[in-house]
Order: sequence, then structure tokens, then C-alpha cells
Amino acid sequence: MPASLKRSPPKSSRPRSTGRVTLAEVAQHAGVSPITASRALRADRNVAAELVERVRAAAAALAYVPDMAARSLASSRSDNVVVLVPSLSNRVFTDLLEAAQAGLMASGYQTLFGVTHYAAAEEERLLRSYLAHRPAGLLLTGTDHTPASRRMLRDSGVPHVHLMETMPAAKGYSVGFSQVDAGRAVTQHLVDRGRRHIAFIAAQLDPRVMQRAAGYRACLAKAGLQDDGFEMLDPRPSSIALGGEMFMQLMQARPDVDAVFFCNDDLAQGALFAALRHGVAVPGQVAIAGFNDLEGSDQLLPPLTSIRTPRAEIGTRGAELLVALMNGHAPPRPCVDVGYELMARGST
Amino acid sequence: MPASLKRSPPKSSRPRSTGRVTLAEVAQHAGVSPITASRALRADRNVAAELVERVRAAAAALAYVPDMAARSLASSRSDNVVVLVPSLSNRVFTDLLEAAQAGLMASGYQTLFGVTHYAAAEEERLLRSYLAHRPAGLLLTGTDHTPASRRMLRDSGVPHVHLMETMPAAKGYSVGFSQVDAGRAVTQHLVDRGRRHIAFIAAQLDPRVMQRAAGYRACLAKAGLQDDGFEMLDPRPSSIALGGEMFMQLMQARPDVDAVFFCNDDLAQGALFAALRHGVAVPGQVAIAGFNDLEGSDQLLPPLTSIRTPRAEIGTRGAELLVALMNGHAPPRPCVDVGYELMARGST
DNA sequence: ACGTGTGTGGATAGCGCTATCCTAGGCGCT
DNA sequence: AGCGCCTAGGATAGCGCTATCCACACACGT
Repeated sequence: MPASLKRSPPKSSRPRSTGRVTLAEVAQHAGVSPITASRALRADRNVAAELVERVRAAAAALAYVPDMAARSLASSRSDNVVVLVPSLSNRVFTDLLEAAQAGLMASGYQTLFGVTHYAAAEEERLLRSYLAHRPAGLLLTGTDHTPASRRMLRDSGVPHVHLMETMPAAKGYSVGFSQVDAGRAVTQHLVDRGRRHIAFIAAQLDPRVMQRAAGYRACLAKAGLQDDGFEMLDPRPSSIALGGEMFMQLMQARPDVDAVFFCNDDLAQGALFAALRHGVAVPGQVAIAGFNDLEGSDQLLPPLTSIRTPRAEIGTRGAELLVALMNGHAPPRPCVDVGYELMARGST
Repeated sequence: MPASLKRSPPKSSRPRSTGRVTLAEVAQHAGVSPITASRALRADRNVAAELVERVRAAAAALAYVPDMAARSLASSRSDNVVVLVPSLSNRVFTDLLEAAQAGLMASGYQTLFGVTHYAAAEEERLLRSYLAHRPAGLLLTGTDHTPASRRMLRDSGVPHVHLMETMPAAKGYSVGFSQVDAGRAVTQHLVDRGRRHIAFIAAQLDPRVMQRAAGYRACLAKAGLQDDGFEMLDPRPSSIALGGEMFMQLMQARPDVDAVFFCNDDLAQGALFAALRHGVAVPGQVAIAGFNDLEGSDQLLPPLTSIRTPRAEIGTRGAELLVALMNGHAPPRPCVDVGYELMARGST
């Protein structure tokens, strides 16, 4: 037998098939052309009802699974949406992420997420790497980005929405609430309760925390109650333990304080625990208020006054807005203010 | 002017370009062929150092961004890894997800995540839809899947690792610890402290909770302390409020109880708060133990005894194992037991 | 009868990248 | 020298899908 006859595979044919069922096979099975099968499955153009049925049946029979890579290469579109959040250790952002993901998935998008660790530079790095995946859209936390990030966002032309804060409509799309106003509202509440020596304790000094600080300062200034010694800002990550620590430190340094506004509930909860341990009367000696109204804050002793922030709603509305943008619709309002709610409880 | 001359674009050429810089342009800029540029950028095969340098420079100069869709179509590989978790409202799973994502990203993979809401059927749905993206790998929570899910996992050939629980090596890859043993350890600790009427309170009855329950029962059986009236199982989601509610209910129904093992710290924290509110002495009248050692559990009054579960380590090791599998390496041990640690504190 | 729409199926040609084969040159060896 | 045998660049041919153009059939109007 001549050697040449033994070469069964023709020399120029390289079957690189992955073993998966392709659209072409579905089409053949249904007795139509591939493009018709494609259109039938995507409802892209009018296809005779009977053919659609045949194609659907063929796809089901062969357990056809479309190849998203091929689809997005051919259509130069993708169904990936990137969501960037500062952290997953903070309930605020997991609520946001969960709601956003649910909304995006319902509209047929896949969610890729990245964690920026509260650093604009890290956000820039992530943005650069995720943009390689040509996402259909982006959800970003906050409005604070590096110049390079802003440039990439602009140049890429990828629709994006900023979450958590309000923003001038001219600067882009956003869903959130005014952190400054909310900070002011907490402070005003303490003033209204007759407190005159109101401190502000914060950690993890991200832009939103600093906006709350600005609201605190504005309110005190208006009431004529400013006192520089009443601000404690610590860049370390927020935690329950740190809240207790900072609280006791303040009580020692400034025994005259009669109210503390904590930039978040984690710190405030820690302060309540510390007060319990050290016999500090709340709200008798000092009133305590938090921010975000985390789960359990209403169960404490005393229940914690806080600001209920609609994280899930922000995620949902943000996803909706982004979906509209990705579909080419110009949404009615570029900036959605979802507001906040003061939950006045026993601790004040 | 004849009409034919006005048609500037040649009839058969359809520039569908997305305006992005392609690899071909980078190659041209560097004076090499596209395939060499591809190899240089991916370090796929040996390329002369000087050429690599030229290609890198060209890519940087043109701000080249590779098209992942094209890459994965051509190579029939993708860098997407899907992670399925039951919930994002539970710190356990966000710790897991965060660590896994960090590990995967460090190895060049992108993380897609899905939330199963503790339902195997929902997991199956997600699996089906995510498999369309031909992920390079999968990380799943738990070892409890529908038969259809198991079939899809097997047939797809996609490497996957089960997290949180231990599993017989024959059944696949896993990283976790024995939930049964851990449940037994908590119960034994209470027995060792002289408690004789030990209750078990659980909610969100997922497989891991039921395994802890099994450990509880096994320990009590061995100690001859079983009592059916000491088990409270509620399918509702765990929460701090629910913990307090169930605890007070039990105290009313069975005043003889002298210890309660809560299936997680959320419930246990709620019980501690409720005890504080209602003047129940802990651990004087009743000892309380939780599970997972969430943040803040050591700050409570009294500090909560719990099981420290290495969620982050599970995520990290799980990602490592999966990366090894995706690279075609057979890892030394298919099943990693990361253990747990009993944190005995004031509440017992 | 003729143009002129409109609606549906198909042929064709890529999307941007990489797997595979090929080739030219360089090396060491007998 | 002559023979492998390795190395590194390049040509070629798709990966599986869809955008775009075409063809044809049938409905109209005048």
C-alpha cells in the first residue's frame, strides 16, 4: 500500500472544532440556511413562523448553545457589563451589586465586577483591563475618577452610569442621592434634639464620607456650633472595633461632647457596644447617630438613629438607566435622585 | 459627472471596523507580521527580544487593546470564570467571592458571578445560561446540585471546584471544611462547659446548615442528651431580628434550656441583643454560641463564642486549584480541608 | 403591461485573532 | 560535506457567527 494512501485526513484540512453544536448544524437539521437560523433564534428580522418553529425545534433537539465569542466578534457587540465597587466587605456595596446584577441579568446582560479598594488609581487599572473586553456598559461607584479614567471612559464611547452620588446632569449619568444633604440632615437632627457639642467620627475616608463631613460642617456653621476639636478622621478601614476605639478616645479627649455623628453604622455600632461596656449612657450622656442603616442597627440597645440609604434601589435604577443607554435610548432624566430617609431612634 | 463615479466606497468592500486599533496595525507599525505581533504580545513562543520590544512599543504607541472576543473565538478558550454563590447578603459569601475574584484576576481571569438564592433549581438555570459563555472554569458553592446540573457540568468538560464543604475526592474537586465536624465541635464545647439542655436554632436551611445540625445531633446522641424539643428550624432567611425572635420563643417554650447553638452569627447576635433587652443572663442562665465568627461578634456583650470559618482562604485556595485545573495541571490533592477554629468567648 | 415597493430567504464576506503548517537558516554531529 | 534537528518568522486558513448586499416573489398603483 503506497504511503500516500494512508494519509486519511486531507493535508489542508485542520478540523479545529470544539465538539460543540454549531449554528450551521442546527440550520442543516432544520433545512434552512445558517443565516435564517440565526435570524430565527434571535428574532432579528421577520422570519416565517413555521421556519422559526423548525429552527427552534432543531436547536432544542441538538442542545444548541450559541457561542457568545463568535457572536460578539461578528456583531461587534457584547453583553458584558462591568460593575466597579470599592469593596465587598461593606454591605452597602454588596446590596448595590446584587441589585444591579439582578437588573442587568433580567435584561440579558452578564455582570463582570471589579473591586477598587477605594482607590481611584486601582479603578483606573481595572477600567483599562476591563475595557479590553469591550463591555456594553459600565456601572461605576461614585463620581471621583482619575483624569486618565475619565479620558478612557470618554474615548471608549462605552455608556456608563455613576452610582451612589448625585452629579450635575451635564457631567454624565448618575443615580444616587446627595451625601452632603444627608450629612447635613443627621447633624440637623442632633441640633434639633438640643445637642450643642456635636462630634463627627469617620474612617475609610472615601469621597462620600468627605461629602457627609461637608454636610456636617455646613450645618454646624449655620447653627454657630463649629468646633475643630470635634472631628476625628481616620483613614483606616471602617470596622466595629475601630468605632468603639475612636469613640472612647473622643470621650476621653473631649468629655464635653454630647452627640456623635458617625460616618457609617459600622463605627456607630462599635461605639454603642463600647458605651455599653464602659457604662456611658446613650443617649443620656451622649447621643449617637450612624449612616446607612445596616441590618441590626434597629435591634441594638438603644436602637441606632441612622440614615436609610436605598442601595438596592440605586442598583436597580442604575441598571435600568444603563440598559436604556445601551439600547440607544436617551433616558428622560440623566440624573436620578433617589433620596434618603432619616431613621430617628432611641440612640438620639 | 456620471453617477458611477460618485460611489466612493467600492461596492464589494464593507468596512465594518469598530474604529479600534487592531493587531494588524500594531504589526505593521512594528514592521512584522501579525502573527509575530500576536506571539510577541502573548509570549506564546520564542520571539527575538528585539522584535518583542518593537511590538510592545508599537502597541503602546497605538494604545492597542486586544479584542477578547476574537481571541477566544480563534483559540476556543476564554478567560471567563463563573462563580456561583447563594447570596450576597451574607458576609460569608462575599468574603468568598472577593478572595476568589482576587485570585482569579491575579491569574488573568475575569470573574462572572451569579446568585443562586440558596436554590439548586436557580443554580441549574444559571449554570445553563453561563455555560453559553464557554467559561474556562467554574467555582460553585456547596456540593448539592440538581441531577441536571451535574450532567451539564460533566458533559461540558469545564473544570470546576466546589467550595465550603469537604467532599469525597472521587466526586470532584473541593475546598472547604467539614460542616458536620464543626457543628459537633460547637456542641461538644457546650457539653464540656457543663451544659445539659442544649438547643439548636437555625434558619435559611441550606445544606451546610443541615450538616451542622447533623453534627449537633451526633454529639448530643453520643452524650446521651438528645431532646427533640430543642431544635428550632425555620426556612426563612437568617437575620438578626429573626434570631432574637426565635430565641425568645424558645426561652418561653422551654425555660429549662441552658445553652443554644445558633447555626450562624446573625441569629446569635440577635439573640444576644434580645437577651440584653429582656434581661436574660448570658451565659449565667443560658450560654449562646454562633457560627462563622462575623465581624463584631467579639465586640458584643458578652463576646460571642463562634466558629471562625476561613472563607477568604477557601476563596483563595479554590481559585488556585481551579487555575491549576484550567492550565491542565492535575493538582496534588483534589480536596483541600482548610479546617475551622473554635473561638471560645464570654457568651459560653 | 410596466415600474416600484415590500417582505422574506440566501450568498458572501468578513469580525480580529490564533492554530497549524511551512520554510529558511543555523547548529552540531558523524 | 551531508545529515538531521532545532529555532524563529511568516503564510494560510479558519474559529462560529452576523452585517450587508442580492434575488426573487408577490402586492400594488397607474
